[in-house]
Amino acid sequence: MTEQVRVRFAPSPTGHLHIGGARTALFNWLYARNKGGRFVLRIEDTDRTRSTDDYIEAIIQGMQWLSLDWDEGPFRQTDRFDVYRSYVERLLQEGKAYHCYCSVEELEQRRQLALAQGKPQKYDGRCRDLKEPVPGRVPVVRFRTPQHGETVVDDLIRGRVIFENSQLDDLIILRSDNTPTYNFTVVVDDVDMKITHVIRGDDHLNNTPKQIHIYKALGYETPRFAHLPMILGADKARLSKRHGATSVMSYYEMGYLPDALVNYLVRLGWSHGDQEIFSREELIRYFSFENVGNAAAVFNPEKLLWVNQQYIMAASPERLAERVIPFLEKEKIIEEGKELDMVWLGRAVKTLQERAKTLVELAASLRYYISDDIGFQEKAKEKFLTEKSLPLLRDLRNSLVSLTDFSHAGLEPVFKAVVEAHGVKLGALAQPVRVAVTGGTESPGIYEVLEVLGKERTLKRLDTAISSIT
RNA sequence: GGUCCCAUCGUCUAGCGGUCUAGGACGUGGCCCUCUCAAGGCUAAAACACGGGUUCGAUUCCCGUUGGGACCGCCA
Repeated sequence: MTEQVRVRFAPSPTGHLHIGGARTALFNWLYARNKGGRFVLRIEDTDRTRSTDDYIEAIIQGMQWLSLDWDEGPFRQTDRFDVYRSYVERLLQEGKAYHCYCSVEELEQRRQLALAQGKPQKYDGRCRDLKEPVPGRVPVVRFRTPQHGETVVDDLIRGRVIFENSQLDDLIILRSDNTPTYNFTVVVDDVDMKITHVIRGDDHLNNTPKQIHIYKALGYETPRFAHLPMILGADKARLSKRHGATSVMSYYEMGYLPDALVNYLVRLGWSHGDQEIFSREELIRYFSFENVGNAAAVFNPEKLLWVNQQYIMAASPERLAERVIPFLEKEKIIEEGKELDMVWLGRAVKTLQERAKTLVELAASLRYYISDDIGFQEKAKEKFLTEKSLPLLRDLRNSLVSLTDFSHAGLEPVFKAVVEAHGVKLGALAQPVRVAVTGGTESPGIYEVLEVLGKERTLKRLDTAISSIT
């Protein structure tokens, strides 16, 4: 009987859900689903000055968009302050923690001095064995970190990482305003919530030995740790705002599909042979820490774009049609809330989906199908709506009038006949028609476009084009 | 500065001692297909950071150098 896997994603609501956080959440989620375990969402909002409810909402929205569903929570640490304080009290009584009366300014001063002298920046432990309170000072509580021996982190991804205890300092676990700090709450919560695997970013590896000592002081077993490699920007520095979009929801706005983002993110650090595109089911089935790499990965927007295109091409036209609606509204191609023939829109999308890398592009390319006010591109008109193409267009128009089967199959022979009669190649007719009906020189196959447009609108546009020449 | 982590094409990666004249993908160039644009097919250029070991044999194991990164907060 193996214990049930319990993992958690523990963001602090001091910003939106960003790419790095999403990747961490994803790997936790994947591991939980792979093991049939539980995924807990915990909001680490102990920093009351920077945490906001809006960001909690934003993080939840981001996770929902990515379909990373959690089984328990969201729990908020601010709801649990009493729990933390009772644990602090316990450590205090057992002599495993102590009051420190050093002021923020003093600490900062010593840090600067240590930096200038090239010494390790570490709390010097001067309040460790204080017998009496210092009058006029409100103390913090520090954890008494063992100063001898070593601490081993047995990491699922890194392997054995050994830290000298003498390098670790006595961290503050309770602030002077009586609120607990991260390194303490994270341990208490992971214990209380029975977390079996702590999966988080590499940036926490150095915190891990400190936390292990807290587990021990509290008398609990440590969970398993798995530290994921970081995601870097193109300049190899930690991904941040200056690398462009880092908020997950900004990818929604740019027209990315959530499954595509997930697929791209999972390949940053994880692999399964040469496979690039995975369904959720495959991801869950294949996921393992054995295939997680150690090296940090550079976020590459171009590949993400390609992955997105793969998902758009593979998506069902009906589903895409629904997803593109908000973008059509945003681009003012349709009025907000206006009813649209979704079956027809699906057919239109089908002709365009292998040409769009994002929903934004898809929406833009849908314009000439939906709006009759197309307007000819200057260069396109100049090159293709000419005296030379006029007889072709006229002939086609006249042949089309009597055509009843306005489909690819019905249209093709008509085009062929006109082209043959004039002794020209198909392009000599197709391009002028393309400009006439779309306003530009790029579009799906001309028969597909006309079929979606329908006979009436096609003829109207041909007339407009013809009269624009003469 | 101290501690820790990392190191295969520009980027994401495969490789878990011989199968490597190092594979795939993105991007880039060329060709094909073609009514345009895409998609697709073919193709080209492109990497084991360096130096020592270990071994019959190292991209693969060990050590060092170099180079990146993270952490060192009464932030998380």
